[in-house]
Amino acid sequence: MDMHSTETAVSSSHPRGEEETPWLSAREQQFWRAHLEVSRLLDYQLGRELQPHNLASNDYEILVVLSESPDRRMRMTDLATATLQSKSRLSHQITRMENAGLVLRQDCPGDRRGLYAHLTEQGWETMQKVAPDHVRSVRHHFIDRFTPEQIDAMYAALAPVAEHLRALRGRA
Amino acid sequence: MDMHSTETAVSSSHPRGEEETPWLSAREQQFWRAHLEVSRLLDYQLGRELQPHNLASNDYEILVVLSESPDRRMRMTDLATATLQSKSRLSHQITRMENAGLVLRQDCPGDRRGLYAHLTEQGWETMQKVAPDHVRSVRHHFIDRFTPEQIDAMYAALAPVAEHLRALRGRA
DNA sequence: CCGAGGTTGTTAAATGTTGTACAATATGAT
DNA sequence: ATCATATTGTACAACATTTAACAACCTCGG
Repeated sequence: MDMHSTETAVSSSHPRGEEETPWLSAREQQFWRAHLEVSRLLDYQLGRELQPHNLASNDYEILVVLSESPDRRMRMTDLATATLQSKSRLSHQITRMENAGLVLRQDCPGDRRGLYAHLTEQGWETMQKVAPDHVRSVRHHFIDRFTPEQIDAMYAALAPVAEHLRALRGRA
Repeated sequence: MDMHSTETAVSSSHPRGEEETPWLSAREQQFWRAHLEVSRLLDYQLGRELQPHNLASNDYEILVVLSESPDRRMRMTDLATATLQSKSRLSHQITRMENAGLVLRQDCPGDRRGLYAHLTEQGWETMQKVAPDHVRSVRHHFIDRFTPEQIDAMYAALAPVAEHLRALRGRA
């Protein structure tokens, strides 16, 4: 998914008499566009720096989630939810990663419909090999460009928004 | 795009003796994940609220860029750059939008290789119809959840990062 | 126990995206 | 002017994602 803006060209021509549209102020718009630009370019750059490891961002995300999961495995549906993918897409994705030897499908004891996606030893090793480079990327292109105060302030500002969006997602 | 994290599970097991990996501190990690989560869920939600208008985020972004462009048109390559898409992908995308009546391909006077993507009247009208709803979405899920001070502070923090990433992108 | 209705994960087909190669055209040094 | 080099947009093929349909399985009220 991607992007959005809030119309400079359009907002100038008001069909008057209708419910007023709350256009963004100059500052709001600057901020909004900066946020958008950083999100997108950062995704782009981090994905780029993952390529030498033969991993797409999607693959890496799966590895992260699984490696932090109990027993390094997770139910397909939960994994799909956690990574914001459709079940179908995840199914394909896991098939690919299975072929690459990073992950394994595992029957689910309690529920014979269910499957676990389980990180293989090779998947775990890949993780350990890739993660340090990735952290360095995140630092270099993002984290290290803020002061500790900025980080605290931005976290305080963002956390409630994340919560709001998570809640929305939940009951969608 | 997507993802990334900086490994809690992995960072605990150090193969000692190698160049130390600069893992994120707890605060840094919280912030990083909040940023990621907000970016992704916001994209998701805004895309969702664009669906009733029969537009994908990609389509909307093209409309925005074109509607703010002189003469409401732009060279294919410039549009591809502006929207962070490959030329190939943009070509397909414009074909689709052309079929939908939103956009038109137009010969380029000075350069017989070139083409403009030109917003049609219908494209412009679509823009005017959709933009107000989109702004409301952006406000409701993002902008209105910050104080003016937070907005100023975050813009000040993000702008240099955007510039850094833009520069990287430029010489890639 | 039965069956209606929900959930799980996969699949096929349609659609979208990426990477590479290409023809047409421009540009610039000589 | 001429040629080597670069740029523009498209086309094809390989790949990824979405959509809708599905079989297999759980759950729970009766």
